[in-house]
Parts: sequence; structure tokens; C-alpha cells
Amino acid sequence: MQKIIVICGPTATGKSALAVELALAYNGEVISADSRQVYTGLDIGSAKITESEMKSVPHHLIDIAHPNDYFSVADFQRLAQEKIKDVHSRRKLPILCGGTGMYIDAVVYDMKFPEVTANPKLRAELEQLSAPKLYKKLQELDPDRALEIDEHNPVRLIRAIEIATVLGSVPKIEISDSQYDTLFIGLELPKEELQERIEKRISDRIPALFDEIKKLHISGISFEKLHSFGLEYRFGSDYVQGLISIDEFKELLATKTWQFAKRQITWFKRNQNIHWFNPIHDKQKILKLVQDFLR
RNA sequence: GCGUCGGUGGUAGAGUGGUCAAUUACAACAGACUGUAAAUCUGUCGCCUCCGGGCUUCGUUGGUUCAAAUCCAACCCGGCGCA
Repeated sequence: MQKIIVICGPTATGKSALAVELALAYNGEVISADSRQVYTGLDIGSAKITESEMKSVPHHLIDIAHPNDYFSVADFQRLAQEKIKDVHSRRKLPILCGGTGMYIDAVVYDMKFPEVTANPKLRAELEQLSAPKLYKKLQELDPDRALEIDEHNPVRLIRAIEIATVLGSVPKIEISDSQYDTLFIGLELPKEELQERIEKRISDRIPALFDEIKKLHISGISFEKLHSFGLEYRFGSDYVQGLISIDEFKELLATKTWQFAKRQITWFKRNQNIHWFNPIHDKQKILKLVQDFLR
């Protein structure tokens, strides 16, 4: 089995820097697993790695979609698996690095998503319905899926109905054993430290972020769309439009980013294969682990 | 100093004699996750609990009442108006 390294963990723990370091040390290439960094123009707000930070290490799956494009886990999965194959074929080590847990799992565990493409017309219609109505609809189409789905979650319900409309029912997802020999490295920091880093990152980016958002908006990306990207783009848009003050912006974003970090942690906690490290103090341990893995 | 409005759980803010441990929102904490995943959604949220219930709360103290966050009095604190 071909080897890959996964670097995951909550936001602002230094994943990108570690990826570059490992890539330089072990002849690797980085494949970003970040649902926002795939978009062109979302640079500052998504904390996209800069040219100089890359230190000449090739980075993939960054800037591969336009913000107005529809881009999904399935797209990411396909592209990432192709890219991993490509990197292996050049006898280099793929390093999958990012904070989007579902993207990572989709690639590593090869989740077989039902091949039903998004149907914008149907979605727009269904979005008008309340969750109970959507649930009733799904019950009629696929009672089995209805039993296990979250009946309050419109996003999930709509997707399930979309699938069932085409296939008749929602197929059970198969999660196969990983097709790769994977080393999972998770980065974690104590609560206070992570919160400080989050706050610092916000104030460091403050003027540049607003310029970026204005630029994106002028280039044809609606505030509604920007809002849907969440966090810096959501609250940054609110600020740029004058809906909230700068202090409200900082506080809101810090709070929401922390909540996001906790959601990421909750996701990754489930994966028992992850080796957790402190990015500042455990550098040697990480290097040793990687060395043993690659031997 | 007089008048007036107000002081409610981490915060904002309902409640204005019993159905109130107190609507709701936010925060906090835990969790879910089948093509939007930085999204979306759920649970807990005074203290204790053998989960039946028990105990202490709505500025403070005292009073009225079978019963008070809700009524009365005094006091303390804050806003506003007049001096």
C-alpha cells in the first residue's frame, strides 16, 4: 500500500507550516484539505498559505474553483485521489493537510457518495419547505433513510430527498478500509493558547481582510455568497456593509471561530488513528514518528 | 434635595399575586454529520438527586397575603427631569 501522511486538527494550530517542514524533510508534496482554500480569491480570510511560506514545496488543490462555482466533497475526493496517485507516480510523499474533517475522511476512507449531482432547481423549491414538511416527504420516498437522518436538519433532508428522487432511495454508504497506508498527525493546543492564537490572527488580518472582501464583491461575488462561506467572510461582509461595528466584528469572529474549532475537534476525536501532538513542544516526537512510518 | 423611571439567572431582555427555577436570544459545555461541512443540526444549561422529588434564587431588609420576581414601606444603587 502506498503511504500518505495526513495533518489535521483545529484551525490556527500551525498545520500548514508543519506540512511544509515534513515535505522538505521527506520529499513530499502538500495536498490541501480545506473547503475554502479551493476557491480563488479567498486568500486572507481562509489563511491560505503564501508563495514564500510554501518554500518551493508544491501545493495542490488550492485555487481550483471560482467562488461562484458549486464545489462539493465529491469533487474534492475525486481530485485529491487523482492527485495522490500523481504524486505517488513521481515517487514523492503526499501530505494531505487541512482542517476540513469530512474532506479528509472522504479521501482516506474512500466514502462512496451516491452519484447524484446537485439539482439547484429542486433545492430552491425544497428550501421553501419547513423541516417537518421535508421530513414527511423523505419518509414517503425512503422510510429507511428517514429513520436515521437528523429530522431537524434541512440541509441533510434536502440532499436525501434529492438523492431519493433520482435513485428511488438513499443508498447505504460504504466505508471501505483505507486504500492508503496512512499516518494521521493531529495538532492540538490548550484551550487558552488556541483562543489567543485565534484572536491574534483576526487582528493581524484586519485591514487586508476587508480589502479582500470588497475586491471579491466588486468582482461579482454577492454578499449573500460571501456570507455563506462563514467566519471571516460572513462577519467581514457584515462589517463592510456597515451592519456591525469593528468591535462587534472582532468579538463575533473570535467567538464563532472558537466554536468552529470545537466542532473540528469533535469531528477528529472520533478517529482513533490520529496521533495527537502539540505543534510547539512535540516537534521531535513528530519527526521520529514520521521517520518510523516511512522506514 | 425633590420628582420620576428602573435594578431579574454569565450577558441582553420577558414576566408584573398562584400554572415560575422563571418565555426568548446570545454565550458556555457536550454531541451529530451519506455531494453546501468555516456550512447545517441536536442536547444540557441555579444547586442536590435513590430522577419521585428536595433545596436556595429575581438590589437589601422588613411587611401584607393561604400564596410575592410580581403588592406595600424603608434603605442601597443607576438613568432621566427639576432644582
